[in-house]
Amino acid sequence: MPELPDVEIFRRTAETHALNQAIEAVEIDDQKVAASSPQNLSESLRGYWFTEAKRRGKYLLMPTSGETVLVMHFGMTGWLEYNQGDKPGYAKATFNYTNGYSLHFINPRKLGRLYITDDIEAFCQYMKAGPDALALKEDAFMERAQKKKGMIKSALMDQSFISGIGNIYSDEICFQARFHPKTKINDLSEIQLVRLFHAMNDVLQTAIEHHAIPEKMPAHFIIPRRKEGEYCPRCGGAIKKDKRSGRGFYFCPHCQE
DNA sequence: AGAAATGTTCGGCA
DNA sequence: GTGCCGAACATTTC
Repeated sequence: MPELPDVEIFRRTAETHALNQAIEAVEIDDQKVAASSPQNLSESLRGYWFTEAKRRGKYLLMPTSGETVLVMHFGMTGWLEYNQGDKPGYAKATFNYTNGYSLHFINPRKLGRLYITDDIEAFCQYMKAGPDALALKEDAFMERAQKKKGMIKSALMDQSFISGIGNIYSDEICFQARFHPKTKINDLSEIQLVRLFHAMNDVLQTAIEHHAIPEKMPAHFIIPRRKEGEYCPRCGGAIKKDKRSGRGFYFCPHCQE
């Protein structure tokens, strides 16, 4: 679930509901998700409030009225919930507000992490997070892409190259740009790289407009057809599945060169 | 029952 | 150093 568009939706949830009200208590229900110790998380946040909800790639960054920033990464499965009352299932951390509401970090597979930092730039550097896929301008993208080697799909998923794109959206970007995922990025002409850049932006923006819900994606997207036996929305041909480093990916062998 | 699933990291190899 | 693979992590779902 959580690639850039998903995290952007979580960011908006946090921005709408979870800013500018004091955090009364922090509950950590699973030590595993606390990359910073529970004590550190609690001490850094209790009594303060979140002032902003930012995003860089798949990281959700929540600066506080104190000296620190809470950083969330959702791993393979996770999301945010803001509610009053019962704690949702799989809530691994909960931030309780003085108004009786809570922000829950939901993470069924425990692959997500919570960090505390006092310097976002230093944190991103340490985590090797490259420029955000939606913040990157065309000329900066071109400069980076012209030095990059390997498969297009791998490049898009390389968080140090561009951050925010994962397995599902890299498939969609390749499909919309009409490149085979395994095409070498260094074989692309300048014009083709520009095409890739625009596909990347279109796909991510469109996904956000549709709240990152796969079933709600436009009819020309391949995302709702990531299944064996499905057909290409462009040519009607059979969608093919292949593997790369043990991960499945989907494409149309007819439409993608 | 077994495999695959949206992410990251690490060891090993070319 | 780069790129690629498989395995590992934990749990759910098909």
